[in-house]
Amino acid sequence: MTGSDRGAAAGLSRMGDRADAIGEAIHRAISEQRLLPGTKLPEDQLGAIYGASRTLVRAALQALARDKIVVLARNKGAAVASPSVAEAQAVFEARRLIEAATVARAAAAATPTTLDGLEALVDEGRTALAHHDRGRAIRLSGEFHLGISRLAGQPVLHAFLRDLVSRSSLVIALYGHTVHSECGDGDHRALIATLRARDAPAAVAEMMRHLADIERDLDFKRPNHRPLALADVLGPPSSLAVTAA
Amino acid sequence: MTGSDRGAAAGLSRMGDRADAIGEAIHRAISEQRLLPGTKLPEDQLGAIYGASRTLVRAALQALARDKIVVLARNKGAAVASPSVAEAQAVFEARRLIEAATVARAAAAATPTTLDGLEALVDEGRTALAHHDRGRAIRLSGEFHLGISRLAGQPVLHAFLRDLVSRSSLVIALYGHTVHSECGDGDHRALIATLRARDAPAAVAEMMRHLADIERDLDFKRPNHRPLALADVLGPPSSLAVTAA
DNA sequence: CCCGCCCGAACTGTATACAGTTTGATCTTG
DNA sequence: CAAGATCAAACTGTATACAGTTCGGGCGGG
Repeated sequence: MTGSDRGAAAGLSRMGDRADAIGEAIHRAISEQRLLPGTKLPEDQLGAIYGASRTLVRAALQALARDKIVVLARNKGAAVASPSVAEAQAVFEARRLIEAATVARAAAAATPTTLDGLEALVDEGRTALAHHDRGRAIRLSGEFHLGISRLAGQPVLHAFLRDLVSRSSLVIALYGHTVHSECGDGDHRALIATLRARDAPAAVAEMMRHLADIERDLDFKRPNHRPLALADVLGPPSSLAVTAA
Repeated sequence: MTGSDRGAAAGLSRMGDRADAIGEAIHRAISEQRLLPGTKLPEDQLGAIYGASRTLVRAALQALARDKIVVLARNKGAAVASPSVAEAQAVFEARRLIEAATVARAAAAATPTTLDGLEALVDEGRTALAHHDRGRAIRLSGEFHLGISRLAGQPVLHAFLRDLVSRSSLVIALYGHTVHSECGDGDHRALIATLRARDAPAAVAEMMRHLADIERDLDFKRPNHRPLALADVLGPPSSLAVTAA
């Protein structure tokens, strides 16, 4: 189940860099909202989970901190980031700017084949929801947006959006009101339709509407201060866990 | 001379994190083109220069690698990045997108005081040029753009632009044709004029023209493959160097 | 009962040790 | 003389050791 290695995120986990693999695993756990904002991430425990020394865990955490999805407090260790309201709004504003550009280019560059790939992502998300795997659905929703930006053929903007999507995951975890925002696949299908029509202006409009919808579902008054999940929710994503065998 | 600690980059070097300080020093050396693309960066030597162990140097290099201004090859170490032609074009395209947004907002948000700060930056650049300190002038030119984006009050876009400006420095070092691109302060003064007039459309137009000018000065046919500078060009930026005393 | 002090457990910051890899130079051989 | 094998130096990958810091709990005094 968890092992369906989509090509999406596989690009980064360049085998050989164990620290990257650990960072990827934690990143995925955050993207799937198994690790919630505020959760403390002690180096020792992570090392035990992934069967690595603190050296590698530390490198992974520092990389995640650079992405702003983990915060590092001196002498106090790492924790999953809790974006402020201002930061949340800035993230979505940046998304509007960047995704307007990427979706427009995607409309020009898309082929039936690549669009089928996007559609498959949406289908997969629907399946995940049917299986009550909400975390996976959330992550796939993000990968849909990244898929579009990949079509745009602008690696720099794609990398930026990657950051923004990850951070959006935290924002939704903190301020998400209903489950509607990340789960309804109607918006995504409508977006694909505009891309199939190669109608760039319509695609941009649809994307802006979609992002506004997500943002509208946020409730900045009542942040979800859930009690913090334990760290042993990790491990499943890859076969990295210390196999005692 | 080098000690004029402008508020510009000081925000990052949060004292206490020695690795950040080292990264900052290397980053500055690259921004000032004292370290040219392709230069090898051995951990031991850097450690000796900054009086730190490989642990800290390594952390710094990994951070710089995330910013794409250093490349890390497994078992082969770090080197100053040499952006490809495609990457160079992508960087400038991203700059056009982001700086159009930031300069427009800056035009709305600028006050006479903040604009004086920008002007001071331009003046400082001119002074640096007069003192034949080309590296410093180049870095200040980048900080001018960052100053505008700071006015925009969008921290996310500002952070992105920070990346792009650093990478632009490498692009110019590799493909820069004349010295014109980064040094003529006329464009920057014209930009400030549009900001003073609070004329957002004119500011955007001026910025686009300016970026196009810089890009036009690049010669992608003849990359400057200078023979690689030695690493002991480092040290001056801060008092980090191992004071043998 | 409450407040402040002290101490120990848990954790991070950094250096260092050791193992594995790359690379280029030297030596050998056809 | 050229081409390939061999080996040593240089460097990176990772673990571990130790020092310093934070934080919460127990204890004594008011």
